[in-house]
Amino acid sequence: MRSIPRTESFPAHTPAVSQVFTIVLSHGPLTRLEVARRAGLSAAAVTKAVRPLMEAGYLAEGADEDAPPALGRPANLVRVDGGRALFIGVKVTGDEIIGVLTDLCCRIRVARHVPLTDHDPKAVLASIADLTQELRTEADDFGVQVLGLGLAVSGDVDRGEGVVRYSPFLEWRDVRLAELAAMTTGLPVTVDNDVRALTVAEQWFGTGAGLTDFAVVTVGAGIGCGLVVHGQVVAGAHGVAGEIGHVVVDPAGPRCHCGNRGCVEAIAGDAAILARVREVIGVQVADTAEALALAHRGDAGAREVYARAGDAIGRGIATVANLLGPERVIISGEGLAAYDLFAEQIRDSFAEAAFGSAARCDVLTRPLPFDEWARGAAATAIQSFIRSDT
Amino acid sequence: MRSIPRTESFPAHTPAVSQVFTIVLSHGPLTRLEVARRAGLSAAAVTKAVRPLMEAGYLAEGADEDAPPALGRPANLVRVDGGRALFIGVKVTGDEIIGVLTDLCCRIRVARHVPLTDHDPKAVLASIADLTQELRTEADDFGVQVLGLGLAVSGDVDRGEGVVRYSPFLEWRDVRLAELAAMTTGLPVTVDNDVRALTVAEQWFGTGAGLTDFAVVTVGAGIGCGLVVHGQVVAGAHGVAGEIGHVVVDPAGPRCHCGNRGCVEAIAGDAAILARVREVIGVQVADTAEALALAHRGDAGAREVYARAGDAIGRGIATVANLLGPERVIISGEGLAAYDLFAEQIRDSFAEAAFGSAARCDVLTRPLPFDEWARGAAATAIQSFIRSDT
DNA sequence: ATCCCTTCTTTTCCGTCGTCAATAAAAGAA
DNA sequence: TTCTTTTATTGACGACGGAAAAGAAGGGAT
Repeated sequence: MRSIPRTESFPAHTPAVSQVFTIVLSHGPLTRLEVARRAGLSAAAVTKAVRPLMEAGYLAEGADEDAPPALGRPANLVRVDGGRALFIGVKVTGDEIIGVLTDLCCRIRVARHVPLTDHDPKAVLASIADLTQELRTEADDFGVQVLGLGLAVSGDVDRGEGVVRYSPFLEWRDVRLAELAAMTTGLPVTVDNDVRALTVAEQWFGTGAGLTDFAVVTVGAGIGCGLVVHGQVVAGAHGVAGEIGHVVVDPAGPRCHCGNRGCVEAIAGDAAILARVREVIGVQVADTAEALALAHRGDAGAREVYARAGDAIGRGIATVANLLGPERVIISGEGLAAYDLFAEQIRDSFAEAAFGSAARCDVLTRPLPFDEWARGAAATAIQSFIRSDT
Repeated sequence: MRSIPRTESFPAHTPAVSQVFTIVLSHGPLTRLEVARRAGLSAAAVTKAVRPLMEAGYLAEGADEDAPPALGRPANLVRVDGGRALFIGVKVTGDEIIGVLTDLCCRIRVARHVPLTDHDPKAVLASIADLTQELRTEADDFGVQVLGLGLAVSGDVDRGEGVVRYSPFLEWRDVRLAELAAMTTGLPVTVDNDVRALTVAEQWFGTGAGLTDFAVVTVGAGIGCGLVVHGQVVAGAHGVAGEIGHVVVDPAGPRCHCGNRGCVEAIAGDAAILARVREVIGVQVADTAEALALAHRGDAGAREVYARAGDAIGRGIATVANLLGPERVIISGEGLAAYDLFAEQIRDSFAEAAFGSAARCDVLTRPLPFDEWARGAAATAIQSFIRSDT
């Protein structure tokens, strides 16, 4: 990721500084002593680590808020000054580009999306550049600089090299996206797989904060999965990991575009559900929304299809739990609109197929706003920024 | 693991020392410069790290052997002096206890096994103590001290606490095995799950050396799986991980003792294969060996059963590969006696069910001598010893 | 033979990081 | 006011690892 651009860089002089900042970032305002405890450092080290970060404006002394009057010297909370820096996250899908402007705490300030018609890398790059420029103009209104750009693309992405190895939706192969985007925008660019980006957001700013082992499962057009093991996002030796969508749960099931039968995605993906509803009810069902409406109206056939999808997802999650024993599984994705239809079946099938203590893993759902994917991209940019000096 | 015993401890004063020793341990004799390169340290740091280890006798200057006469000062190879210390590894199964005496390089010096009749913790402990004592006597013949005892037990084991949470074969629940064994033997004791122990052996002394992401799959009475992700063995948040045996590959398959249908183990476990062969051929098939012989003799029915087992294993491995994208999968276990019957089917099914680049993962087999399980236990003891001072 | 060249190893010096222990600060309680 | 309690800071100190230069141990060239 030899980023040519010369922007401000993070004063992460030492490992302790990075560690302290990361802890404050993901665990809200904390006293220095508490930070020391969590980081396994001495209080002195925290004081020393905090100073340069406060001088640079990244950390601030927090308001005591509703401090229950305790004995002894009152604690001075340390928190991240979110407004200190802005980042842009962009998610590229087959038919649109979603961009968000976030602050250092990954809170969304502005969100935009533009349709995408041409999949040629040059055209996509131009769209990204336009959207980025637009968001940077917005940033100027806050009077704060944008310090990084994150791009999330589905498919096989090498984050370290900033290369999209293969993206089926865009029909890209070996596109050096980070380099190209850095050239046109002049920003440091991070490129990552979309599900992994979402997982990073969850790990640093969401429900996965503080956990060393968890999984994020996304339900929508495809079924994806991001994994965090030993506190790090799993990328796979060949750049592919978390392909829960192509775990086979029923060898007698419907054929999947990957060539196999009964993949989770071939049963619970949007297209699969729609196809199956049509098969059961008739071709007059126009789209996913209509299928959903049918099921909500109580149509037995449609409900059955959704239940089967829930079963497949539940089994898929159980497989992840059996293999990795995560602390938590976070289910998310656009498909959650139909969550009330899946929910029970997911839980039942998970409980049934999970082995022993693996079933103790806690499964929760998080609705996914449409711009959350882009926020994930921003999270990777923030991550890269913080680590840039390491 | 508050180990009461007072034995010699490893001089791992600094992280660099540990790292250097680990590298030399698993990558054979190396020049100091090569070690520096692999560890990301300076040559000076390696020299400094090596000195105390050589003074303590753990490292030695290696013979140049077949040094191809190169330019410049000839290299001084550094290697681990295996004979410097001995370790004992014990694997406890339902019906016997296998013990090995290994050196610091985890090479087996002596192997013993004794039958086990009584599953009561006290009785098992007594057997372990006897076997340990016997092996320590052997160790005296070498004039070297035994510095640690590793115990491998199947089931849910908490290595950190040294507790066997639940072992189905032994019918144990929450047995504080490390503590008990330390008391009776006076040695530092490490207790771990058997498959994880085998994985540690593979990671440090076997085909997994140097890899940061790989899986070990054991085929036998049960189907197990040890995972290494980000260079660490996966233990799971609740102590359970790698349960590939209970991944469902065919919901219409035979019922498994875990309550589900079509688990890998319910199709490819020894008992499952035997049951199925009987079903196909007749009850006169006495045991696994006979089933195997039948298949080897070319009986179509038996061969079919083995092929189906291979298919289940291949699909299971593909699931692991899809989720984690390991660099390599090592197939091992007693069941490998039948490997020629599985092999093709495993590979075919794996290739078919693996998604995208996940299929690039290299699948290899390693025959598993009967005392390899105990060697795994010894490996965990060595690991604990080396980290004891960290 | 002698000198040079190459490569591996060691030494010496030095900067940095984080801990320790002592001290300061900021309250409430006596 | 003074004491107690808890949090934060300071400064001395020690340890670790890097940089650079010197040393060591050959082979090859003249």
